[in-house]
Amino acid sequence: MEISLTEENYLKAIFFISGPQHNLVNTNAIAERLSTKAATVTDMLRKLKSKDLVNYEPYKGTRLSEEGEKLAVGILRKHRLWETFLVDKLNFGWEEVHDIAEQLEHVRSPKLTQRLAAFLGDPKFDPHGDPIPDENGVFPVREELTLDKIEKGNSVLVRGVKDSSPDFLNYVARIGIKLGDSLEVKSIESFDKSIIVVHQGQELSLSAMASANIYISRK
Amino acid sequence: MEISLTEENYLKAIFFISGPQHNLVNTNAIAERLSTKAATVTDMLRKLKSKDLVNYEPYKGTRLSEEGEKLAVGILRKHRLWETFLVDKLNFGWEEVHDIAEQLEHVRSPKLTQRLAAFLGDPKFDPHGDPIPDENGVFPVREELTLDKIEKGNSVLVRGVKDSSPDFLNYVARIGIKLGDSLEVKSIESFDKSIIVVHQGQELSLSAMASANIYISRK
DNA sequence: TTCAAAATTTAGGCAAATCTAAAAATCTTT
DNA sequence: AAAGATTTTTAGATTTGCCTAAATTTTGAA
Repeated sequence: MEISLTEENYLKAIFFISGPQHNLVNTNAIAERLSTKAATVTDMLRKLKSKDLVNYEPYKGTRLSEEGEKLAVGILRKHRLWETFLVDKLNFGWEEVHDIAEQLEHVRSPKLTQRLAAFLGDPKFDPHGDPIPDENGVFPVREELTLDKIEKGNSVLVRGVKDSSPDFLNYVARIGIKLGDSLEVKSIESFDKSIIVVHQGQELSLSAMASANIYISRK
Repeated sequence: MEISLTEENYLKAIFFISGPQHNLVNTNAIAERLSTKAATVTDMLRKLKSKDLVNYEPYKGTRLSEEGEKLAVGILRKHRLWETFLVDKLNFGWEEVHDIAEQLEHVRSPKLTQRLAAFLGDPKFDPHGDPIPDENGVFPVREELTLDKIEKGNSVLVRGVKDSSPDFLNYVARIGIKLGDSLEVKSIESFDKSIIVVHQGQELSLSAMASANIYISRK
């Protein structure tokens, strides 16, 4: 069965909105994520239902079918592999790769995906620290430890970001923090939980919100 | 101005049919190359003309405008860079990369193209030996010497193929000849101009047609 | 619980890219 | 140069993805 590029984007959107608990997804939420109109989404949901890629009940909501989820995860795998390629091999910054990967993720060739993964060393996490599902759609697990959980005086390694919005990625890139960087928690402000960390010899101040969105591991 | 993926494919088709002399191109020739119908091509030519990408006169023929040619060459550059990536980095055979590159060539990101080229060492020729235009659309020149021009007893290096049809690429791949391989012309049959070459210690017989389609350089 | 607000679907259209069938223009052949 | 063959365009539809406006269903607040 042929899946159009547009259909792929709908599946991906539903996958993300649905979240890890596979919640029912609202028509409006899909419309907003894809910057389109609710009426358009309704049309597409009927089509996806006819292809058995979603379970959609008018006025109730939408969920991916098993097949739909498999496709969505496959696209996600390609997206994250390409992001890894762009950062690791072509030296892009992790904040600039999303839009390019959005295009590359639609290239269809199972062999290409497999070879690309091998070329990259079968990475488990992408440059944002997000997990890359394997060829069977299985996600690697990761300790979800964030910087705000660390006590004063400890040193950690940056493993990823929880919030991968352009705003946050740009912020993190601007202050110079990269995957694998070492941070030492110098002090924690008890008033607002903001922290001072030492990064490459420089002291940086991070808000509680920022530190709660940086995944780290103890070293 | 927005150029659709379909429009890009038309520009590319016209570029190839037009050839190095920029000949006028027939509507039917485009239809055949793109496996579509003449009526469809007429519609598209009117659209491309309205965007000033072609000079099209009803019943007369079509030629790319300067702008149209620039776009076509840009796509060709991306195609050949991706083919090089697939062969050099992902270890694909040169006969299997065309369809994948056909998808990758449409990814839009000047920075990606530039970085990819740099990553590959700014190659001048792709795995089939075809020239890769630079960022300004300038093609590298190459001595167009083919294997059938070589006298008995000489050794040469394989530089590319003149005919890059799947049939020929598969044939060449099957007998094991790759870019950069060394060949020694052992004998030339005066009856049909077929030749015997030594390739990696093995003797191979090549028809006149085959040898006329293999680009080589003397060593 | 009732009724207005919010969410969703239906109805009717549009543009892009395609098709078939028929008409028109051009070319070729005697 | 006229007729027939070939090429190309026009006319009229179809499908996909999208839109606005109106109708319908659901939700939530008084």
